[in-house]
Amino acid sequence: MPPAAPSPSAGRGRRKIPEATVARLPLYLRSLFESQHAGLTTISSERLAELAGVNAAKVRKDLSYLGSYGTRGVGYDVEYLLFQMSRELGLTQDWPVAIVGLGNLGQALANYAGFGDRGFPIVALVDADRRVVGTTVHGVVVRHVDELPDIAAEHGVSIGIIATPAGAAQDVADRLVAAGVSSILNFAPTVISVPEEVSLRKVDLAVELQILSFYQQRRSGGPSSPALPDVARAD
Amino acid sequence: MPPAAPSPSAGRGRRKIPEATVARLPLYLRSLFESQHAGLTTISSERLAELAGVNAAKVRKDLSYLGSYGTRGVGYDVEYLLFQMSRELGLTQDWPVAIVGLGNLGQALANYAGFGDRGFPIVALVDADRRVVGTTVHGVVVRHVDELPDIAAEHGVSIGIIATPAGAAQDVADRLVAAGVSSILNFAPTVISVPEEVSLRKVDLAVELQILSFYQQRRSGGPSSPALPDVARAD
DNA sequence: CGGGGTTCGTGAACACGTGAACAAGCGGCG
DNA sequence: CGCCGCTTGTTCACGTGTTCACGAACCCCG
Repeated sequence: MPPAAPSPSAGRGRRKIPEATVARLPLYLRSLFESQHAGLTTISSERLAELAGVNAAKVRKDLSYLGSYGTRGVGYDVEYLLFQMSRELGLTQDWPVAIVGLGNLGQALANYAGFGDRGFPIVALVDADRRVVGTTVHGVVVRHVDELPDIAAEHGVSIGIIATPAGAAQDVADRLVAAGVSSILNFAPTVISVPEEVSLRKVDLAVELQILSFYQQRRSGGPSSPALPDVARAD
Repeated sequence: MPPAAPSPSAGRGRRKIPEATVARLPLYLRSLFESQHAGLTTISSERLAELAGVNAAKVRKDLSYLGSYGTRGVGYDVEYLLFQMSRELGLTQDWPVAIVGLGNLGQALANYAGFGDRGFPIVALVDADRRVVGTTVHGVVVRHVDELPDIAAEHGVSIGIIATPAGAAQDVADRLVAAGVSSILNFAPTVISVPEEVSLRKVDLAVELQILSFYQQRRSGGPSSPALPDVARAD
């Protein structure tokens, strides 16, 4: 397959943006908003890097994937860059969200106002427990998971958030996919699989804690170090 | 590769395990527990890979960092591997956790029983709001953030979870570090910085949603493309 | 209008992570 | 007791991501 050099910098022929870059764009976006609120009209890659907690060269390279929106000797125009980046991230439109599972976490997420700096309205809450179905959380009535296809079609749900116990997660994911949802954010502590054309991201509290545990434990002398009374944990 | 290298598997030597591998160890651990509960005594890299949702070669390579705990032609002994991995991850001891900020999310986290498959007891809850201080959540009395140094010392807090609004996060992080906490998990939607010797991980809901938004939006035709039904996406 | 200082954009080197392939080693069977 | 099939552990090639370094472009000032 000859690369055919598909118009690398044409305005329309979108370049492919590396995953790592995509994951940083929201950080830049947030930093730009803060800068805007602080009254700045332009910002250098160095300053933006500082705000986003990354390297300045990385910022420039990341932003260059979006296009040449900077001005040499000056920096980036905050408002213009905000606009371009919002557009690229798809934040110029709303993406309706459905939350499945209204336990502790699900309710907390439902109550989390200003969801993702707006743009992600929670249009549906779903649970499998008949005792929860019918109650109202954050102004939205909880419906039964069996109704997912109707609900998804009705509200044009784009993103599904799974906040169920681990055991139910795969089933819920399958139902979401079947209902036409093409982006899933999984909070359940288990691995789930979805078709290739569906985006899947996960947030796993237990995993995060265990990763921290690993490094913490390395600092205090490596595994199987008997019973060091955690005193004298100098640095 | 001379095995006589610097005591590669001595209790102290400790090879350096790549970050990407460390992040997967908890997944393997969970899969091993499931296999154990299902009654298996041995497991192949292939099966483990399937359960953890990764490549089999990757599993073998990851596990080889821990040591040669497999048996060729057979697989890995589930129980032994569980033990070794728990030890390496520091799960043979408890790591006391303090949660700072008891809004929606903080309360949900505090109520999240079986925290990280246990091993992470919540020993302290902290907030800056005097109206919240003194209340009880999940059996623990909320104390004021000013008391952090005492609380941390008293309970030997190892891990601090930040669940405050963005504006307070950096200040809280500084306080945690000053109180001797050396691992931090940040849920606040902002970038915070800590000294090099402190481990920091973040969970950012808004960022996750925006990443999903990016790919969702690419699928539906790319930025600012007016209403192009973008046929033929033959990448 | 030209020089100097500043900052972007990018090419190239480097580090890191991934995946395929294969030899080494183990258990089981005849 | 030796062969055969299976699975690990490791090597190697590749791709992705990061960082440095530097030319190009721009603004400001004299």
